[in-house]
Amino acid sequence: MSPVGAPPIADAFGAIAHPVRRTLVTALAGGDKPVRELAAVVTVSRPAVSQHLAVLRGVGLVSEERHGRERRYRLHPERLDEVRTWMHALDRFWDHRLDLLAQHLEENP
Amino acid sequence: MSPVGAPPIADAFGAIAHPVRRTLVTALAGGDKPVRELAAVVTVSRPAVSQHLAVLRGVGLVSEERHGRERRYRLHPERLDEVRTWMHALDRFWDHRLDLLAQHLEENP
DNA sequence: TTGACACGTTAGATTCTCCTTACGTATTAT
DNA sequence: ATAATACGTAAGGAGAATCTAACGTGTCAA
Repeated sequence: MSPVGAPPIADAFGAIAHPVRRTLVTALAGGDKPVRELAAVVTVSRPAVSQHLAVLRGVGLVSEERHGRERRYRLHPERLDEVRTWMHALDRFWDHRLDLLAQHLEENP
Repeated sequence: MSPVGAPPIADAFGAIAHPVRRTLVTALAGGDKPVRELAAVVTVSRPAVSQHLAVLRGVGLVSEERHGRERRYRLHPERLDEVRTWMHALDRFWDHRLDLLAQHLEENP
């Protein structure tokens, strides 16, 4: 009655799920760049790059700034804190488990 | 001529892109658990959980171990190093940019 | 003014995700 | 032996992602 499809990309996790978008993010980490330059480091067409950039902009990972007939894109790495925070929380859980294991081994010869 | 669709989930990035799978991973960080218990912390049906677990298993993030009629799932957090490594590489790029900025400001009054 | 350039957007095709509802199999309980 | 439990898998469908090609808009150059 109400089957469901794939969810739209709504956060940083979804944004970095695609290898092309990761490449774009990595390139932008080295400095702001126009689309022409970004398209050069990737194997897909330029319109595809524009679409990927739109996804990244949708989740706030990049912003655009017009410069003449170019549009320079800028990375906002703080938007990846969402991912960092989740991974750190996992680490805390994991460390706690290791503590429990050590404690268990200490009490059992 | 050769239009393309969405790419299949092939790595840890794709695996953690779905909120339900993140919840499952978080739950498993607290210890190995059978599917019944995992399905309890999520809003989708139990078969859907099985399918999500299959995705996680496909990228090596979890493994299964038969225990009677249960199947306990175990997390392998080292498979998230792929993500960690990428984020750290980003940080290095970013730090380098900050260094360049500081240097520039020092040389220009 | 005309042409080249940089970029976004639309249209259309294809493929994957992701859900629920059946169904099948193995194991435990009665 | 029979029933109940735990789980996976197949079938089917809605929806989203992702690509290329074509087109439109604004900017610089000659």
